[in-house]
Amino acid sequence: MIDLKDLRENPDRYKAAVAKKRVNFDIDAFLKLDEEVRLLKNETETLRAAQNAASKEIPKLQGDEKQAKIAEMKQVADKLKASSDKLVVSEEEWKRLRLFIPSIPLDAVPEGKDDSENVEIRKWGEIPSFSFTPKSHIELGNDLDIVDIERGVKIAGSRNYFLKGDGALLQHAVLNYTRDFLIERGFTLLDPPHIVNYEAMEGTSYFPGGEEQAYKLDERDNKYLIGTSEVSLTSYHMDEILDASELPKKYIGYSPCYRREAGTYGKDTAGLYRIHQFYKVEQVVICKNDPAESAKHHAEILKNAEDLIQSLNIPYRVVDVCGGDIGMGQVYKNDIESWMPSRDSYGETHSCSTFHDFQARRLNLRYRDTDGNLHICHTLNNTCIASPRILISLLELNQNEDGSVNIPEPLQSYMGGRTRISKS
RNA sequence: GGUGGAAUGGCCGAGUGGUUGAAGGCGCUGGUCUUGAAAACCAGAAACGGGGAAACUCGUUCGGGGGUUCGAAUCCCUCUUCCACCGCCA
Repeated sequence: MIDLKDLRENPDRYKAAVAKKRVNFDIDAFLKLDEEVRLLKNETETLRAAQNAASKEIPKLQGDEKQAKIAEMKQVADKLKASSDKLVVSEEEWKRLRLFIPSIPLDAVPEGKDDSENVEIRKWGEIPSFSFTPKSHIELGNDLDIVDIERGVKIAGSRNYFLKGDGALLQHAVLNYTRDFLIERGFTLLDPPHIVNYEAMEGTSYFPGGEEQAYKLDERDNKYLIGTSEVSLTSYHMDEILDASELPKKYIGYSPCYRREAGTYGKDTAGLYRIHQFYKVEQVVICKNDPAESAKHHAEILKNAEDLIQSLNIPYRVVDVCGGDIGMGQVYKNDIESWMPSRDSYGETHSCSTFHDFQARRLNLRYRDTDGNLHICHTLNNTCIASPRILISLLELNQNEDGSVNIPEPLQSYMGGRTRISKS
């Protein structure tokens, strides 16, 4: 959610944001409604002030005088009811609409309509060339009997899978390695709820708007499966007032993630790329309300992810996500795309977002500064590893001509010291 | 699932229809005292929104929503959450 005062003072900046993010929102119409709501509010409040004054006066009055005043106030109460009924209707729409006003992207966010116009800002690693015909992760998974997509689909429908034996072990190796990597860098591990209420989804700005992508429990529970532990971690301090001295808060979420992938029929149907359920080790930072501070942490969590995939020797590139591809709430976003030989291209594996106060304002997440004043926090998040998508790169890049796969050095201790996966 | 109890400010907690935005305590800020700190004492301070250049002013908020009333933290309905006990289950 944005600061409405800022919107009233700088409507043009928000119109520019709407244009840059390719969002469908009429700023002028909203401002008109905003004006209307404030007029109604004024009217209601004036009547209520009269009522409050009378309710101090009435107990002091006696007899006829008292009865006359009560009769008079009965009229006022009726007027107030009519006025506040009108206000409630307008205000409801006002509250609904303001959740759709996008934040203002930083100047660094490039113009562009969709992910095809994201801008590469750096590259790391050598794209490998194989002296033999490399297999895809699907073939490797089948041949080594470590990925079973067919049976996953049989029991759970499309975009589901089993990891089996060394495949499952490799996944937990890379996740646990990442977990320890971040703990080493001062993050606090949280094992979060995977099922959350509407407030957490709205507070992190997935709702309203993203309902189609989230699995919802049935009506009697009215809860949602998280698509990322960002939801749980960023909401962790919802409605709290933190002390400035506690900031920044740096958390790691280690959780499964569930996504409906509605509207992606026919896209990335093969293999482990686009699936309904995966694990993610996620970084979340809550910091002071200062763009420079946010920028510093953005660089830090981006670097953590880059350092990690460098340690796994996966070639990647970093892109500036363009206006049309960035979310409604984010003010700046980088994706890291890892090299995937079978796709003969980079595939998105990480997403690093700065929100400034957009989420924190919705979550009512504040801190008290040393001067005693309250401020709304800033929030950020970045993937550190998401699996099994990263297994595409890991399996395909480390394959040998004989069909075996080398286990990257940092993961070996997480797999009992073994150095390769081969057919048993 | 059943029965009972509860939800008040940063925290704890008093408050059962009118001057209660709310006693008291803790914590916080400033001051006195002290070489400094602690203790003690004095003083200050809720959040959110509207109007205003400002001083200031108006409104809202006692878990959420609805109702009764001229007037609700207080009475009624409803939902949510928490606690206790019982039942069931991992």
